[in-house]
Amino acid sequence: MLQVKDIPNAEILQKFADHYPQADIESVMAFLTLLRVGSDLSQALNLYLAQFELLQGRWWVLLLLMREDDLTSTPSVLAEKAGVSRATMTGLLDGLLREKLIKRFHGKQDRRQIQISLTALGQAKLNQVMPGYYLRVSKLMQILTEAESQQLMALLEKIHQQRHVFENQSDNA
Amino acid sequence: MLQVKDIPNAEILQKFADHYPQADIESVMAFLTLLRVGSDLSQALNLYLAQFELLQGRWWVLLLLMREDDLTSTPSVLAEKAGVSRATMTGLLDGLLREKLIKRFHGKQDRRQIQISLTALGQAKLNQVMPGYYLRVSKLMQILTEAESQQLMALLEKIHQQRHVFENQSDNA
DNA sequence: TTGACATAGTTAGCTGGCTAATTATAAGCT
DNA sequence: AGCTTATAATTAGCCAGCTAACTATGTCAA
Repeated sequence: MLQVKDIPNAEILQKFADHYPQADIESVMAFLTLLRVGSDLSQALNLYLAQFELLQGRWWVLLLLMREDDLTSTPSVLAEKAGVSRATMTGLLDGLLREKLIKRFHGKQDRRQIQISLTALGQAKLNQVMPGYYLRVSKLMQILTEAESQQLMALLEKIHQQRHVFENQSDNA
Repeated sequence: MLQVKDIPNAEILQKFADHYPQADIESVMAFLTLLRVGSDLSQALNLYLAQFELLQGRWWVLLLLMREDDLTSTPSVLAEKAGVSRATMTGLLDGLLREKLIKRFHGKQDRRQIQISLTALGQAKLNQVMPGYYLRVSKLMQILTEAESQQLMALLEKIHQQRHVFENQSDNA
């Protein structure tokens, strides 16, 4: 994803506003800030996980499995919960299987389905990663008071509910 | 990037808190919400750009070029401003060159450097894309009052300044 | 001046996203 | 039973990120 290291300053935005008078500089700044903070945090998380030879995609799959009472799920359910295509999930599971963090086997009922289970090694990997993860997230968010944290979430949710405005149609405004 | 479609609910977080007592559920929820909103907006932007056969990486390069008075820069400067490696920039420029949205030529001075310029076609592409982009960003942020918008940015900046906590060391806390 | 180091860009090979097509199996109709 | 349609997973091939290694060129100091 775009890293947006170099958010335009007011001068540059003004130049663009000359070309594109519909630009609302305040909105653009806030939007780009949100994208940048999100991508920077995501990258920071990736760097942390990389110490354990994990990346976000694979780590998230292990977490999804750990949520299950029997530590088991199927590729298509995992794909949906992780928000990736089934093809992508196939690739993630291949990698996890190579490292023996999961195992796959056929279920009894539907012979199209494959069952995916967290192995003891996979659980051990999570036990290595998670305490440091929680510690870092706590430290990160400690900069906000509880009230600020809840307000942030409320503001983010509001924007999130508006994301459909990017979904084409209605250029007529 | 991870899509985080399925943020854990309180029940699941409690289960994890049993395993990992250092977990601060409030912090984790806020952190994951931030990541999710960022990635969803990024994806929404990508979908909008895809209508014009652009993606964020290439679109951002065109914008960086348009900022320059002579519409010209070099691959390494563009890479730094876009926050990607020079290798990645080479690939992005290859794609833009294929579509004739930019042109490349050698400068006089340093024969290692290559100059990259926005072409008329590239400018025309931006003129297609930008009005709708600004319109959508405005609509997105209209959900917030001006005060809320500024508060959001302030909260995001605070968190952003704390992102170093993911940079390893200091597990001792 | 020439040897060492630095810098600009590319290439190769990896990861992890995607869509579209393919294979196998299941389910439902007639 | 046999068709059609739907679903589960994989494969192939694309894009865009990365690091490491390489080529070419520039810089600087002995």
